[in-house]
Amino acid sequence: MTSNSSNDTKEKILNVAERLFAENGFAGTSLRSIISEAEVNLSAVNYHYGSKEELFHAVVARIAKSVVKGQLEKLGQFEADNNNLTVEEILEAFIAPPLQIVLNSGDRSLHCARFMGRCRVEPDSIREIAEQEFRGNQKAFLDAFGRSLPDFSRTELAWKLDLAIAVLVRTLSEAKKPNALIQDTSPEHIQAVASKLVSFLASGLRS
Amino acid sequence: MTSNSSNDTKEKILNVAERLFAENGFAGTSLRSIISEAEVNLSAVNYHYGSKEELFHAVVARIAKSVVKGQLEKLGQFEADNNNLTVEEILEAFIAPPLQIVLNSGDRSLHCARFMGRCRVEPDSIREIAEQEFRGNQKAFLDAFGRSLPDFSRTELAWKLDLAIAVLVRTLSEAKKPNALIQDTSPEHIQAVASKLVSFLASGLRS
DNA sequence: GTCATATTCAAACAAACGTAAGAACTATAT
DNA sequence: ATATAGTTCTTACGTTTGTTTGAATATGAC
Repeated sequence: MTSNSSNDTKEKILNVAERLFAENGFAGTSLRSIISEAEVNLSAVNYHYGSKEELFHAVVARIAKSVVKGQLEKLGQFEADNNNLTVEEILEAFIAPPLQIVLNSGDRSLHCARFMGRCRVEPDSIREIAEQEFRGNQKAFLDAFGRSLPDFSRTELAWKLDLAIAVLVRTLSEAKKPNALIQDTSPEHIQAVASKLVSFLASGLRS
Repeated sequence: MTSNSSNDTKEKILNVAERLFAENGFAGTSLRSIISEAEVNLSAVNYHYGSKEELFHAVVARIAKSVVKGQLEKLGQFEADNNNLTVEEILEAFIAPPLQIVLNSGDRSLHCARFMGRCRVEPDSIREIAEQEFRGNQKAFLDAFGRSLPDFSRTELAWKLDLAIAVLVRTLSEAKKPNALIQDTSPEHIQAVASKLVSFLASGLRS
């Protein structure tokens, strides 16, 4: 079930789709460009995924599942150790997992990173597919920020969290470009990046 | 030359294109959807603008010109008053003009705002058109930050400025949505938003 | 080997795309 | 009124799009 030829083509499609969707967006990517790079037949997409939109959904789901899981686990970990979390700890739980997951994706890491950026800026109909998969972390982290910064309204925390995500996603999207913060994917570098982002955002959250 | 019927259709096209490009991106927007909403003939696009890409360029140019001009003027103003600018002043010069220009665009303000967000995430070939028009502010502001924060490398200031733009652009894109920072376009509200963004970013820039 | 099932393939579908050509119409100037 | 230039319209070209169909091939069970 994990290494027969059908799974090869199914996964090849998923990987190429991830890269092309990341580079050109949903509308800018044709199924023919995907199957051409994946070296599979055109019908394979509809056979394995049903439609272009469901293919997109599959790409989102693969990334979102592990990212959200990683974030919630890390948050839970911090909360188990200590009842009153600092803003820095919450940010760390939010930022470090996606950075590490993206890092550990090997060849896919860059496309994976940029795909996350794409998701937030697709037209509403497509974006909704993505937001739905990523939404699982929203409430928990807003609650955590609310406990840590009780003087701010829920609305203010919401837009601040949204801007924090914008910063995280932009950092991922620009990875390895000139002047970008992320320049390689070694664990030490990624940890340093996480720290810099936490510092960059922490005082903003408190402001 | 400013109010005959041909300029009406030319401008109607530009306005509708701005909105649809903002909502659906370059690839996701068809000329036929533009001319349909603008209630003009299909050929009018190629007659007045030459091609879809040049139409996009025209939309970019209209916004970018005034935004960059506003930013550079405000920066120059601050520098005339005072040789050693604070990070807050530089940020104010960077952030306030686009907010005010977008505010003063009347009906177009929201689409205008979201279009700016689109520009940064289009595929490279399209994005290049936009970056070229907006790039005019980059050097001046990097220099300003360099003087104000001499301990940071040019590279570090570059990605911090990039993240600041990400925050600004996200704020504009999300305007008037639930929980967004921008909730109306009154001058007082916009000034308050600018202040909040400056505070949010200032300590990050220094971190 | 035989059958059923799963997967790939070539071919075609209707629809939508950007662009172009030429006729029709409008406005301006002489 | 006539000629000229500017603008709009209809029509159509050649591609490309996502999806479907049915035949061909591979895979696994008995």
